[in-house]
Amino acid sequence: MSVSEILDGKLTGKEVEIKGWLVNKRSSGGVQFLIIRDGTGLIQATIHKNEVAPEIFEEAKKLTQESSLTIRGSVVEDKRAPGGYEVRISELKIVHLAPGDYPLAKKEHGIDFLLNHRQLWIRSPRQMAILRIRAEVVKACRDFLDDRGFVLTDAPIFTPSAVEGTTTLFEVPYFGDKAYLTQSGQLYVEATIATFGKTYCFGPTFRAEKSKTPRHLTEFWMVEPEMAFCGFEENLKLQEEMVTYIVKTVLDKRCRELEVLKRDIKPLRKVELPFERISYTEAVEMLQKAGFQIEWGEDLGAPHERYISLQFEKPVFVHRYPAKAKAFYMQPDPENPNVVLCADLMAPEGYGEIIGGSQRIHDLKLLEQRIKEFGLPKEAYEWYLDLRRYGSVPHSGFGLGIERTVMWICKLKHIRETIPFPRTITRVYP
RNA sequence: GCCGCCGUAGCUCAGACCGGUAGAGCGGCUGGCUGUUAACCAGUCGGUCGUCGGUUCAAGUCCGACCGGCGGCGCCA
Repeated sequence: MSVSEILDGKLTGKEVEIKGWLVNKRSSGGVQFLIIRDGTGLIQATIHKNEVAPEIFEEAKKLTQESSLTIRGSVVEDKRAPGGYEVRISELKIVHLAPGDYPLAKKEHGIDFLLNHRQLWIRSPRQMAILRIRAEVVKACRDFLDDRGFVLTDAPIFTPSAVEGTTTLFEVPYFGDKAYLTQSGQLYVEATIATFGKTYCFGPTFRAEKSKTPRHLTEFWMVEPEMAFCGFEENLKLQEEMVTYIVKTVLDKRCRELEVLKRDIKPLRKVELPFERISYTEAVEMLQKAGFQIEWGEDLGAPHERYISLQFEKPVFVHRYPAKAKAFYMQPDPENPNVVLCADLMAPEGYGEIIGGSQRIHDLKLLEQRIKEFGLPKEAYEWYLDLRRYGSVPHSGFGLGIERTVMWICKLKHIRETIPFPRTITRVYP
């Protein structure tokens, strides 16, 4: 029996047993009000002095915030109770009596304090809601891809070299040698598509960049689908279908959590196919008209992304960036070799990039040339070049940042709340 | 890496401009209250003012360095 079933009205009038933690206790002398969390929701439980054995009433008096307990009682509908339902306690057992110095007060805290107590902070209703939505987003990604015949082929965390250069990687000792924490599983799913056709990896990725912004973590999760015999347009189509599916799933299954977050869901309801599309060149013109100092050839910065994102009600693809601003493996546009067949998907409401994707170079000679142009060590990429030697095919893929997606769907001001234990440039504890 | 802001009670902050030995609310604890909604009421405990150095008769307050954190930019998902 769970609190969520009580709140859904399924157990009204029934006897229930709830196992959980004491969120808060109020008393009016003869009546004690216990707010209990069981992992599925919060419920008020009441104890009346003249309705229970004196020792139960006294036991309840001892309860401190976050003590764990088991209660039995009957469920009644009562407008005075938060959530509209409450449990009238007949039996109560303290599982563990916490000391009366729970660090998190019921009032406000600073972010530094909260992050230092993340292990307790995640018990709060708001954090519960965010983490539940995160779990739903992850499940939606996997269901979507699994249902379309993608095979999960996870990429290694320890890697011998960078995907796009070595400066941003965490270096770790590896039995007298050096290894790096992965920055992306993309190169590896480019290999597994020759095994299964359509594959994806899903796992943590690491960036040692000293990015100090509300949208960066040093450790974050990406889902990276890759498709053989797939061109640029087909790739975009999969992306917009997947993002639409994710948003619809969360709206469908996690509306209670969105309510806890006071998330206005009207903008989310507008996420429908097809998404908007503008070229990089059009984006630059749009920005210049709006007064931004930007020249063709420069990559888009955070204020640029924010502006573009705010011009559309739906997610928008910005495609065909200058080749020099993007990664070495991206396929040049046959109609204009100065740009590559890539697209970043900008979430609306000012959130900016949540997906980066592209068609990959499948021609061996061109790829070798690009590795040279980018000053990358060819030896490290020999295995990757093999994929162009033995049965190379046009192929495309993308990476969707889980935390950025959750941040947008929950409309959060900072990405650090989207993951149970965030790792940022200033924080590896707890 | 760059620019800006902040470190005072367990927490959130005031006191700093104008130097004279520290205050509130919340939390904790004790007591009261038979329907509370971050309950309320009364009482009570609680501080080497981030660290080091300097100026001064006197520094939480002025000056310098350092440490820690936050916000924005850059880089990126």
